[in-house]
Amino acid sequence: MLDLHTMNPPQLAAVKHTEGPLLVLAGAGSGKTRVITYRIAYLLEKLQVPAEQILAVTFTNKAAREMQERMTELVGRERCKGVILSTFHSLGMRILRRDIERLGYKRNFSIYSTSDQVGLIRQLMREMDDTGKKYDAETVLWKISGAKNALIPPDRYVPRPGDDYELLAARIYPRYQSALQACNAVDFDDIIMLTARLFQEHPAALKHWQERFRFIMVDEYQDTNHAQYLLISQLAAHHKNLCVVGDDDQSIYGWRGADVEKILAFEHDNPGCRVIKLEQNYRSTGTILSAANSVIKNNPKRKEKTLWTASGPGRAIDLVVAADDEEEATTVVERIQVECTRNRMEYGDFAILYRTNAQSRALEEQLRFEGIPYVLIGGMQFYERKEVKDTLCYLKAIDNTDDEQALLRIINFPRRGIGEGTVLKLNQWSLAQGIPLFEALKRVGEVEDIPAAIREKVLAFHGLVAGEADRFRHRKTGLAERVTALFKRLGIEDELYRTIDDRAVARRKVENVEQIVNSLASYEERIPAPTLSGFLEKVSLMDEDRFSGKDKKDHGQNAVTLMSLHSSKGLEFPYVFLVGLEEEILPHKRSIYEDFSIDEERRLMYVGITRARRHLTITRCLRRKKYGKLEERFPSRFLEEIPADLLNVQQAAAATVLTEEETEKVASDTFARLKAMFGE
DNA sequence: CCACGAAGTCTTTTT
DNA sequence: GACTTCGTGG
Repeated sequence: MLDLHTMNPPQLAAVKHTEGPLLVLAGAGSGKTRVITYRIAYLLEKLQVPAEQILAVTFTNKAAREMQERMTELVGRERCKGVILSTFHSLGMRILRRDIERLGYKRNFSIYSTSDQVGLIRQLMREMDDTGKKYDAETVLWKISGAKNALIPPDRYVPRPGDDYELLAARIYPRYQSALQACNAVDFDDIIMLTARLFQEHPAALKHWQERFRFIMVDEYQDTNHAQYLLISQLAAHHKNLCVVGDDDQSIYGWRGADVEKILAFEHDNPGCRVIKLEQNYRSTGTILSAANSVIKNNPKRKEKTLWTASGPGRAIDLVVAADDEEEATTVVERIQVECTRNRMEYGDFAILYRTNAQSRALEEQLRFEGIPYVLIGGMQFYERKEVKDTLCYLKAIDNTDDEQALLRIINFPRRGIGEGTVLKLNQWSLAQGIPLFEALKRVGEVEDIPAAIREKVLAFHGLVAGEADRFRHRKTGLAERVTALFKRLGIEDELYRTIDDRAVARRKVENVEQIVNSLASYEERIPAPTLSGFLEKVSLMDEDRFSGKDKKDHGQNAVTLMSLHSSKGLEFPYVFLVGLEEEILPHKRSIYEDFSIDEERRLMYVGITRARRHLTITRCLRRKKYGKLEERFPSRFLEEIPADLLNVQQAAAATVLTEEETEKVASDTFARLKAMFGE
């Protein structure tokens, strides 16, 4: 049963204010997620609101998952069934899946990943080809993405006169957008932009969702960009029961077009809006909180908040200075073991947070070396691997034969003798004829300058994909089985062993390919009406944990969590290690020399500090390996912003002093773990 | 067309 | 250091 007595007065007010707009300004650790989940529970249980009328939106999958868990805990699985709790992008997909045909796309549209986007832009740049200088496709993509986030359509993009990239983007953007549509594909930004456009152009579609969602909540509202803002405003315009929760001090997605102004202007934009501030912190010790406050107060332009806690000061913050990144990793891992032993903590109580994903490597190695279980969040290394992308592209091409990027990736994988020259000719011909690439493959006989032998191969490839596409269209069950058979027929495994000389590496890659089939099988088991499109959508949105089935085991209490500061937002851990507190890492190089966004870096630091409940350890190195060689490093400017009396500074070598007994215990635990892992 | 090796490039952060 | 892109020779 829902117990509201555990809430403080402002929290309770936020839970009970269900009618009309509500802005909750919630400092770090003030029970923001709790307010949202209790609010949902209150709507369900006290007000008897049907579950499907409730919508809660978050930014990351991680946050969505966390909230789902907490909600389930609170009201039970049955009760909250039907509540839509998703990221902006899954929400957009849900809406587009129903109505995208109104925008001129086919129902089986694909989602283009960043690498597909870059590939397409490169292709377009090559086709235009009148630029003597070589431009970076990613920068062009960046500009286009910025425009999409601001809801600027291709024909209304206005470049800044002096900016070469914006001038280029102005020419590419329209072509890019029509190329995407020709491929029957949307990119990540389109998912939001097209949804907003759908609502603008098709009032009936908007009406359907407006009426359905009587209560809408948005978490981390400070990270909303213009497109997301408009999307939510449109959805909420009918019932006007919109509750947004956020903290301007935790705005860390400015680089992605997030606009803090949105939260600051919310009150003004929504007449009759109620504002509630949550200022009591329930998460951290007094020491951690003062450190966080001292750091963030160096930012100009912020809404003054007075966070306070009723708990005591707790332990001092450790600042460990390591000789290099290897020693940093060893020390962190050692200390995790010590804390586990001394305070009877579990591995799941620890998180290691860093600014860039690349920093995870040394830490991973060390954890593996010691046999400590860990989960690496984000980084999304798996789906970025070449063999994974190649094989997934088979599924993508079969699912949507208009998907040119997918076709191009697999046309010669495994090697079938269709080289670059042939592909170029096919591409040009399809362009000249104004027909899709896939059709050009079938009509390869009409293309000049292609030897007969190769024409045969192209035809065979077309037949293969067309045949599979047909089979998958008609068969809705046994997807994984079919895919296994297909991969076998293609000889993917053999190809990997043949082209990679290092046996172990090849083996790993084969396993990765198998892993894809496994996730497909697991997806098929869990989802009521599984489709190839559905699977690919989940993969594209990195929504994997929802169906991988391994979350209970690894995710749970016994693994150390490794993740970037960005993905850590909204989470908390008893023990937090904040590593790499050096100039050019935090704050990041780019923000120092290029973007002037030191404030955002400071907010990132603030987010990191406030993840910790009981104890925080900060580390930095004197030297760090970069591009393979050691480089001298300097302490982060943010370290000076923490009052010295909160810090306990140590050299790494001396940081862990154990009693003899403890040393022995740690050693024997490690031994036991390794034995369990590798057998005798 | 493809295999191999050399040279060049890169590392924010997420969906 | 890892990964892509480029150039050479079969």
